[in-house]
Amino acid sequence: MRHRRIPEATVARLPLYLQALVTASDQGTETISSGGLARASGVNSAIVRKDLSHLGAFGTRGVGYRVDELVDEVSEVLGLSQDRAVVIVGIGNLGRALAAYDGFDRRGFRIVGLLDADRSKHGSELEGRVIEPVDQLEQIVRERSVTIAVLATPAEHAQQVADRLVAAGITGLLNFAPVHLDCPDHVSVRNVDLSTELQILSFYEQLAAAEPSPGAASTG
Amino acid sequence: MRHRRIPEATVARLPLYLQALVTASDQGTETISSGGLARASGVNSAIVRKDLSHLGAFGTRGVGYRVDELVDEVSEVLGLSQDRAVVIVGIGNLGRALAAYDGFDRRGFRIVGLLDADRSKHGSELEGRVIEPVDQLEQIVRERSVTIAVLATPAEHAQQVADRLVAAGITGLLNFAPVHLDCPDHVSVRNVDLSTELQILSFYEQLAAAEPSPGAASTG
DNA sequence: CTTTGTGAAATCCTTCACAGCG
DNA sequence: CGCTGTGAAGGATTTCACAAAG
Repeated sequence: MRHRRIPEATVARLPLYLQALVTASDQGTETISSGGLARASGVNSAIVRKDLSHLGAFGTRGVGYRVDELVDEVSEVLGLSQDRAVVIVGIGNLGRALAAYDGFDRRGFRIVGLLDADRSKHGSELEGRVIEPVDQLEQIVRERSVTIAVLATPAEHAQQVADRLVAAGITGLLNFAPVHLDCPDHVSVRNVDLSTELQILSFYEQLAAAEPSPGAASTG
Repeated sequence: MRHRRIPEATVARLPLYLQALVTASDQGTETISSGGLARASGVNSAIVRKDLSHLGAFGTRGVGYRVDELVDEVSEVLGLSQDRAVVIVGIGNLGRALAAYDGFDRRGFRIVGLLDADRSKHGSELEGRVIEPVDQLEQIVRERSVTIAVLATPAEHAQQVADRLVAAGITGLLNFAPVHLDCPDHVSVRNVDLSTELQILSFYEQLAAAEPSPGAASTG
């Protein structure tokens, strides 16, 4: 079943598989079965097989999948072979933590700009990069071929910054501000909201106070 | 259709509605239609109506929903009326940012402990709280009635810390470490992983390089 | 005339179960 | 034998569309 139209649910799981696969590879494991990968990723083994069949990865019956081969295959499908220029807008507590996060480079995401509206922050260094004025957003996005932006501004400015980013040509947006962003269809938006997650946990806590075991897991 | 068995997908959207509702309330809006709430939350209006019908909230036909009433109703269902004690384990860059995040208190999540394994951090202050040794995890969880833990440790320690938290009685876990945590069914786990989100964005970027508009949105 | 609440249809996702290959 | 790959069944979620209420 080679090729395209990979279901959204599958796409959301590929990064989890990749994590497990890289770990397995680091430990010297050469092959892994759908059951093994399933256990390591917290899903059902039939799902693993179906997901992998969507990308045409062929395992060996009676054996499993070659770890290295799968790492390559999944990376390829996720587009991790080419590297992508990323800007972070909003260098508060969270923005600072994100700038320091080493998971960016490790998978081909190159941070090429740290922008903030606060004049007093301009010019100061962070992780070897200078903080630049958000006024220059458009030039920076164009000149540095930025395709993905991380939004860590206060909620009240998020939409207008998003509009400018989109107008400047960004097509992927990772939004940490606790607001819904209205963006054109050609832009992919992923939202990460602490307070949303806590509230979901709260709901299941509340349930457990009466009934037996629920449980919940989410997009990483 | 009063009461229980609220679908998981609905639960995941309630915090979004709440956000939109609080914003509307702050602006003095008294009633809101399913369409209005849908636009503000980025979903379809039929979904809003079905979701709200699950919690038995009654709107007024021809008018919509009373904003204040809905805020109360949704908060109640999410269990936000009682406040919950939270610990953050792992006070690195991310942990520090989380400790400073003001969204915790605003909805009844009280941070009652900041724990780290690094001896040199113990005793230092952060946001008015002292950083304590992770060795005391069990006592802290029990004595301060902690039910939710935020895990911001390095990936390699996450599972063992999770095991200890669970053993100590935690039932909700917000995991920022990029690993799958194996926890008993009675514990709810939500994963937040930057690198996963970036990879999902990367996939859709890659698609757009050939075809027309996809798009993706996620649990906040 | 507007907007809710909801059955019924459509779509998407997961799980089962097994044929068939190595 | 063990394990993949996949049709078919089973669930869950979303969307449609409309009757009924204010």
